[in-house]
Amino acid sequence: MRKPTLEEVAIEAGVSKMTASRALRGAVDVSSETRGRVLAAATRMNYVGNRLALSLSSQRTNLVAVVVPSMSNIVFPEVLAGISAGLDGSGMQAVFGISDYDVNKEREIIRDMLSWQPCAIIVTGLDQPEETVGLLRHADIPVIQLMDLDGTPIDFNVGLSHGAAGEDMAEALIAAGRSRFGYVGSALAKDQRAGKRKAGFERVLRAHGLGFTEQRIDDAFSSIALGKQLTTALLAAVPDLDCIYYSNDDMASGGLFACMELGVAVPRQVLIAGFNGLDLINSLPAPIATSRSPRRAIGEIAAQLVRRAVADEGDVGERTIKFKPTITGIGD
Amino acid sequence: MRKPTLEEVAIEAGVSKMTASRALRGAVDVSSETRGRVLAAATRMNYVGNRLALSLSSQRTNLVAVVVPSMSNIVFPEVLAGISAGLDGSGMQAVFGISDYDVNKEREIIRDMLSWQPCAIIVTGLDQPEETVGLLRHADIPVIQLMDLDGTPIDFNVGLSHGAAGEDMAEALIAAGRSRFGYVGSALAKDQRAGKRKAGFERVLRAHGLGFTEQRIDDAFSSIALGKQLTTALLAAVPDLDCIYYSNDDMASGGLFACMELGVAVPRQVLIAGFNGLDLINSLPAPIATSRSPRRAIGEIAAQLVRRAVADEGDVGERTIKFKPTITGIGD
DNA sequence: ATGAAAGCGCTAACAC
DNA sequence: GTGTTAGCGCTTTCAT
Repeated sequence: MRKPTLEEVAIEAGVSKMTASRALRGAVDVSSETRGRVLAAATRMNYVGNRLALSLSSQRTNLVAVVVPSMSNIVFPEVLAGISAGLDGSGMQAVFGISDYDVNKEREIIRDMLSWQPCAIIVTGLDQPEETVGLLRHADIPVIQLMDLDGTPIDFNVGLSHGAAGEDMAEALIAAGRSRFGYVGSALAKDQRAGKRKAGFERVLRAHGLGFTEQRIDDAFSSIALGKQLTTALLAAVPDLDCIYYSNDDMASGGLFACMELGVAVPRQVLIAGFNGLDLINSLPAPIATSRSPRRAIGEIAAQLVRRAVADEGDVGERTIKFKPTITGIGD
Repeated sequence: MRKPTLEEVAIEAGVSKMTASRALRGAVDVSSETRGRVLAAATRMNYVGNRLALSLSSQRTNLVAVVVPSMSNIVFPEVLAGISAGLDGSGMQAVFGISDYDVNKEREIIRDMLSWQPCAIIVTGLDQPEETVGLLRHADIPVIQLMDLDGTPIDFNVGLSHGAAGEDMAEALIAAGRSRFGYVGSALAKDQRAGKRKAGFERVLRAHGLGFTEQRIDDAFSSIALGKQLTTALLAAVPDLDCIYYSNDDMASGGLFACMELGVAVPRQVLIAGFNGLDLINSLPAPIATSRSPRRAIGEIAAQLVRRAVADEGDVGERTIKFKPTITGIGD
């Protein structure tokens, strides 16, 4: 038997389509006797409503489009989990797309998602090219830009300043007495936020008359293995560094393992600093410094903003939610 | 200005709705002059098609529903990335839901997703309760069950036998001369696959007249920190173990860090064995054994199955794709 | 408390 | 090559 429609359920229950619709949605003005008959018929027939028809007819959807650049490190999955949890109970449903850090792919994914008429869209970063911004603007729905604050938001913005995160880390490391800095990074051309952290870090170094003594940057995406490999190369070239800044904690963890293998004392001889505050680093055999970013909270707050904006009770509240990462792992 | 409809684009281009529709979809029998006018009008008006209407009218969607239990360790994000990549270029779009290892939540998510009329659905595991299986069956679309093979599939099945994975690991460890086994696990009540691995492992131990000397199991979800904590407790209770089996690599990595802190030599004194084959473990300061599971490939294969099943050229090919995990880290 | 009519924006099927 | 007609399955609005 084919999938039953509302009409067929209504006939089975001996009522009109409209009454069946009201009963299934739990409307108030349906006699409980009728409601019972409709619900029973629906259950018996394994009725599952058709949201395409529902949304087309009612001109509203419960879809929240979400576009993230990657699933290959734990950061974005945690953001997605936050969004998903924050949407729980709202009747809204997140739809995810992965752009692989590719602006063209991102634009096409956004275009595709917009055709589903989502009630809001969440994207990563605020450095989209003009054409993508145009798409987003014309969609005429709330746009939430996540993670980064360094730029001009379209609408709503939740995240932290990566430039400032880099600056703060540099200040803290200099204050801790470090002065011979190296840098290890990956995929900076694609990961704009990592680039902003590095730029912020370097601004502070310059202000103190310092700079990176040496750096190793690879085009591949960040990983523990890559961090280990580049660190080994870096220390072979410049053995007397006393601090290495990494594009993130994955790379930094690899750096720690490289140091252990080389017999370099961490943090006594070389201090290792990353970014993210992954759970991993709390269990590592030696302390590494990091800026703890509230990834899950960013997702949850984004979900709250969506709920508020979609409910639209006039006052939407703050349009920019700023987090300040806390630095840990430097002599604490 | 409101969002333009196909009809408005058609009027702007001076043609009928149908011609505009054909032009935008790149149909063959539209004069290139007409096509040009329609495309120009659509671009000028920032036209974005309405997929709700498209799918309702054409009775087909490009949606692939995917339900995973968690985003908190890297395993499922990698599967999702595989699915997303495998669907690339097919015009299909994955929609993800997270069940938090909760069967009731999983059922409601599936019900919700089915109302969007997806063309296929991918779920994790094959131990869904009867009611959920009923939902899936009645949906009358290809159902792909991922990760696990130990059970009766509804339709398509991609994964590996976790029972066999546990057995194989036990055989390998016994062959390597280990005999005093401990077990460290987490959330076994929820993570059924981890439970199946443990059961398989124990079957082999018993067959050799052995058993777990001691175990530590916590209700919390797996993490490196939890693995470290439970291992410390386990070794305090039974210091003379020569091998510890973990519910997965996260827990096992924590176990390694615990051993390093306690001055226990790995693998000489205690061999540590996990499951998954995470990239992480290749960079660790000591070797740990693991069963490498092809997470991304499982996602990609699932996407292939979906494409084939939806295209439906009569022969759909194999309905069960079995992977055999390879064991690494035992004296290699 | 229930029903009838109209229509959401698009495509399928059939004209011309 | 292009247009017309008739829905897809539901909700909205208005009537009773």
